[in-house]
Amino acid sequence: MSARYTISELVKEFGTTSRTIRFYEEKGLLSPQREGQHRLYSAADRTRLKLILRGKRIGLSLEESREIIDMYDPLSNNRQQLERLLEKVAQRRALLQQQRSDIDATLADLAEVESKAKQVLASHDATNQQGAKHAQ
Amino acid sequence: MSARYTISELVKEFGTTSRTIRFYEEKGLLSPQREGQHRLYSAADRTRLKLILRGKRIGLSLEESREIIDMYDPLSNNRQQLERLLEKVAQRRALLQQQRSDIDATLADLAEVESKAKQVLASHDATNQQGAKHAQ
DNA sequence: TTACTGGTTGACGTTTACGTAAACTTACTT
DNA sequence: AAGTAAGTTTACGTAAACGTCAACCAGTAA
Repeated sequence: MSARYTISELVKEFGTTSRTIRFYEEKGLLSPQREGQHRLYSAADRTRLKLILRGKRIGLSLEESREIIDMYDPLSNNRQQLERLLEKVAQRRALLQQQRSDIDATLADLAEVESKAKQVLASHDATNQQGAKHAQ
Repeated sequence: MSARYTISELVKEFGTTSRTIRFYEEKGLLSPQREGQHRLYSAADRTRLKLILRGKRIGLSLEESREIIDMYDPLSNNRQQLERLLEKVAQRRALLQQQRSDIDATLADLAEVESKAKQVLASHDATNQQGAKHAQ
C-alpha cells in the first residue's frame, strides 16, 4: 500500500519532464515528501499530476487546473463555501460544454474535408484505370 | 452580397480586441483589404477569425488553428498532398477525441463534486429544521 | 579512487499571445 | 478652426510554461 514514486517514474509514466514536474511543485501544485534530498511522490501527488496534465490537454492554464483540483478536496462544511463551490462547478461545466461543442464542430469540419479529399482521390483512380490498367 | 466588416464590427461580434485581430493579421492568419488606410474584412476573413477563436477556446495555438484552417482551403489536386492531408486529418481527429474524453472525465468529476456538496447542504438543512424552524 | 547514475538547486533564456502607451491620420461634426 | 471618433503604426512590456545550461551532491559499481 501507500505507493511512492520517484520523479523519473512519473516522467516515464506520463511522458513529461522532470523540469515540468518540479515547476508544478514550485507553483504549489504538488508537494512531494523528501527522502534525503530526493523527492518522493505519493499516490495523491500522482493523481494531482495526472489531473494537471489532463487539464493541459484541454487547454486549461495551471491556475484553472488548480481551481478544479481544489474542488475535489476535502469539502468544506461551511454553507457559504459550499454554495460558492456549486457556482464554480456550474461555471466550469458551462465552459467545458462549450469546449465540447467546439470540438464537435471541428470534428464535423474535418469529416467534410476528409470526404472531399477521398472523392478527389477516387476520381483520380477511376481516371487512371481507364488510361492504364494496373498502372503504378 | 459580399459583406464587408470594419474591425470594430468584428470586435463587437466576437468579443475580442482590435489588437488581437491585428495581431492575427501580423501572423498571416488574416489578410483584409484596405479602404484607404483602414482595414476591411470579407466574409472569408470573418470565418477565419471565427475558426481561430474557436480553436483558442479548445486550447489550440495559433499555429495549430492555422494548420486546421489550411485544411479547409482549396483542395490540392496532387495525390501525395491529398494523402498527406488525410494523414493530418486523422492525427488531428485523434487529438480532438482525446480532448473530448478528457472533457467528459472532467465533467464526470464535477458531477461527483456537485452531488457530494448538495448532500452536505441537504443534511445541514435537515439539522437546522430540527433545531430552529424558519431559522435565518 | 574514479566514474557513473540519478537527482538537486539556481538562474537565465525562449516562445506564445497578446496588453499598453504614444504619436499620427482621416473624416466628420460643431 | 477645433474637436472627436475610429482607426493606424511602432515599440516596448508582460504573464505563462516551461527549456536549457551549470554547478553540485550522494550512493553505487568497477
